[in-house]
Amino acid sequence: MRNPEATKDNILKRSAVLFNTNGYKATSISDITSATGLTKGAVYTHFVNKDQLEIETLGYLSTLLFAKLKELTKKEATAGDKLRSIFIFFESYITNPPLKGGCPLLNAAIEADDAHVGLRKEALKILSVLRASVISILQKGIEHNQLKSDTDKEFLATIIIAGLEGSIMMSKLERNDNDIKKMIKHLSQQIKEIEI
Amino acid sequence: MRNPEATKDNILKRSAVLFNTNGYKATSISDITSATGLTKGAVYTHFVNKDQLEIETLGYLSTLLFAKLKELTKKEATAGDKLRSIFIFFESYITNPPLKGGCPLLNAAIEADDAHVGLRKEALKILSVLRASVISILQKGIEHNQLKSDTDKEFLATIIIAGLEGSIMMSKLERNDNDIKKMIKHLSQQIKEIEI
DNA sequence: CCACCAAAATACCGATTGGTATCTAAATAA
DNA sequence: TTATTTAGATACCAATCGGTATTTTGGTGG
Repeated sequence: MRNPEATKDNILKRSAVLFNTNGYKATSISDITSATGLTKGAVYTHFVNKDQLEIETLGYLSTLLFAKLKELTKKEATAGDKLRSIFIFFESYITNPPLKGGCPLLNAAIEADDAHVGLRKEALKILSVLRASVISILQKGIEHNQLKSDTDKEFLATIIIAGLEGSIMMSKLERNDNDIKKMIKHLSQQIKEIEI
Repeated sequence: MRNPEATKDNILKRSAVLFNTNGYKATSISDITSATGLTKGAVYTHFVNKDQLEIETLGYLSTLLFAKLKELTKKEATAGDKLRSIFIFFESYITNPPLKGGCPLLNAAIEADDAHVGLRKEALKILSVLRASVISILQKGIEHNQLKSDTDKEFLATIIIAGLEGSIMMSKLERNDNDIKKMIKHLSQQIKEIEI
């Protein structure tokens, strides 16, 4: 019945929900033990301390989300469609959340300060990968003559990511999807303008 | 030497910095007493509990920021210039922060969940006022024939606020002003398109 | 000058925090 | 079967948490 790998995975899975919904600082080890049915002994055999658990949990969340994102985008043929599928994915954070608590990048980025070096570094990594993914889609879109060749990829990537994250914050606060929908409409317009 | 009003103001001022930089949950009453040089007795004569202190502090922050925003916008003559002065104001959060820790709305919105009803309500109020301010500027711009009459005010207000907040998150995380500058450039283009 | 009141200080509370030392028991290798 | 290893449970730790009861002290009205 013993399965250390499964135990660690279970801790990560439960911690992911707790950290992402209630915050990292606000979630205690006790919260995690009662959520998993395990004890502190179990938690601390798999993670040296809470900081490390936070970092690994955020890493776990990001691999999960990027896998989902990859799955969605590779189904689409053109750069425009790939980007629009990303928009839909972000909209689902509000309408039908794939993960309670909203976007892990946004949550971690706001909570991570100088006192949480590891968490901030992990958040930076996520932003970096997300940015690279968007830029890559744009680049391939240009190469395949789906997008105008003078498209400023870095610029557009920032507009897209910032717009999505900002409107997720607003929609989560307002508890409706008005803002995220408006943003997606706006971003779709931006994409349309560079599509050939 | 005794001045209760000044004492309360001092508590609010110091708490504002601590809450906004380190987070609400992460800031303890002890942090506040050592920052103010006061004792718990002093804090709890002015605030019934920590929740109330958090709420009043966020309120204090918002009045401070809206005063600054009002001062900046009323100096400008046209709607376009008023909006651009708001952009510059948000950029200053990164380049020359008027307040450590970034945007109080963003920070509070992310941290406030179902467990922090009061804080969430206060954050909602801030978003509502900010949104109304932007819409009002757009409306007056239309009335004075500075902006196209078919401008979708609510739509544009969302794009502006979400864009600014999202890019602040990114720039704070990256610790440079690349993203906020790109976003301001983008938003300025959007304004230009509706200016007559 | 004194009495009164409220502001602030002090000292304390139980509960919870992250973390650890120790013990138990389950899987594995010999 | 037995010895070894290690995942996980248990019990505990000092420190800190938010909060309160009580005391001291400073300002003010009579």
